[in-house]
Amino acid sequence: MLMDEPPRERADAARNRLKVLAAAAKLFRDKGVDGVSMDAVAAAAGVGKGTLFRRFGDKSGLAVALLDERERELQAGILSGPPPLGPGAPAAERLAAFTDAYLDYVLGHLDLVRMSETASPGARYRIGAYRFWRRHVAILLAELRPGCDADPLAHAVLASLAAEQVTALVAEYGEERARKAIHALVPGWADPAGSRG
Amino acid sequence: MLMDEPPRERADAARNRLKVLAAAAKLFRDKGVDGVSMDAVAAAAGVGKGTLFRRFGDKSGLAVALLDERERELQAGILSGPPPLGPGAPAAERLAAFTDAYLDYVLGHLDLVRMSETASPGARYRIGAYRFWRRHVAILLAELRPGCDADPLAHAVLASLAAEQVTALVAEYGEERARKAIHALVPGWADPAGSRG
DNA sequence: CACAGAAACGGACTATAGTCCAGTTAGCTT
DNA sequence: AAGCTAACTGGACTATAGTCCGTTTCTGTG
Repeated sequence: MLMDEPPRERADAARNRLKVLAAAAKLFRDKGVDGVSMDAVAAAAGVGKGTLFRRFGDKSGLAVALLDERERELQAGILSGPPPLGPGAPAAERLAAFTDAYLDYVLGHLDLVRMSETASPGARYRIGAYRFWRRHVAILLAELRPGCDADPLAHAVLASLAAEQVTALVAEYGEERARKAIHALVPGWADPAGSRG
Repeated sequence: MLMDEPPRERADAARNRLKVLAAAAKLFRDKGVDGVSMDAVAAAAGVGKGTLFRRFGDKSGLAVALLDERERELQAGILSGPPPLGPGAPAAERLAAFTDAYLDYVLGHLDLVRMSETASPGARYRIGAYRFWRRHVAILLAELRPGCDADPLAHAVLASLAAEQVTALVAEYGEERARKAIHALVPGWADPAGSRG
């Protein structure tokens, strides 16, 4: 018997959800994430503002919904993909691979990720996916540096991967140097002498 | 001969600047930074909104003006105070001391610093003082890890000290563990085996 | 002191995120 | 199939950041 089964989404709600996501994706593509207001999204989707906000909570929720698929891909790669991103490789290599893959993800959707992280104060840390990244990094750190306080440390490590941070870094130094710097910091910190264990 | 001498501030402008700063400081103290609108500041100071924005640019500019004195103290300590914060100590110790002192500064004015950094996108990196902290850290990193790309690296290192980041860390783990985690990351990265030459 | 030009003033105005609630509709129940 | 209820809808409403520009005030000059 299925208890607590979440009530199925109503047909009109599903229809509107898809209309909103399609309209938002198109508008963001055409005018850039920063040039599109929530009113514009609602109008283009042909729904009211109330519907838009009821469904996605706020601007950051809309961004998260649009990023959902890409996030899942990355999560799947971490949980069950081939090493070194997936299980099987030494922790140091997995951390480096995660940093790489996460940077690919952020740089591939910079404006959208930034919106998802900055639309409201502290939004970044409340996104479900953030918990996932943090947990993954914490597990790797605990393995690399036994005895360290891995959870808050993972938080601090992830700071350099925040979209706002990456945006500034890339704008000033270009993608190449930005990637290298973050790489030197994150996996370099956890395993300063290279894989030796 | 003095060229380009900036025109002296007009008397009415100076008067209003002081009125605004006093009113803003009092309001922020009484109601918290997040509970005060720019309209409220203007009304309490007895000036128009136009005056407020002309003078301070935006909310983050107002925060910066209020933090100015504390920032200068920290900068003075770095440039000419006693070691290890000031010149004279080894780079590793100076970096640790800077991290400590900067955390004192941020934690002492958390809401105000956060507002100065997040009022507009990328505000943090445009603040004059940020350039100073980054340059200081870059110089120390270059000394500790010769050959590294110190400027972007300093950027990435400072990410863990962003007010938004510190706020989340402290809220979840408390000040003690948050401080230790950041300490483990920043100076620990630059000098993983302790000061050894 | 009177004047003129520059600088500052201030409040009405715009744009936008997010809330609210009266009306509508889907989908279960009988 | 009819009715009931909970969920959904949408647009008017609020709050707030930031802009604009006609008016006022300052300050240097004759």
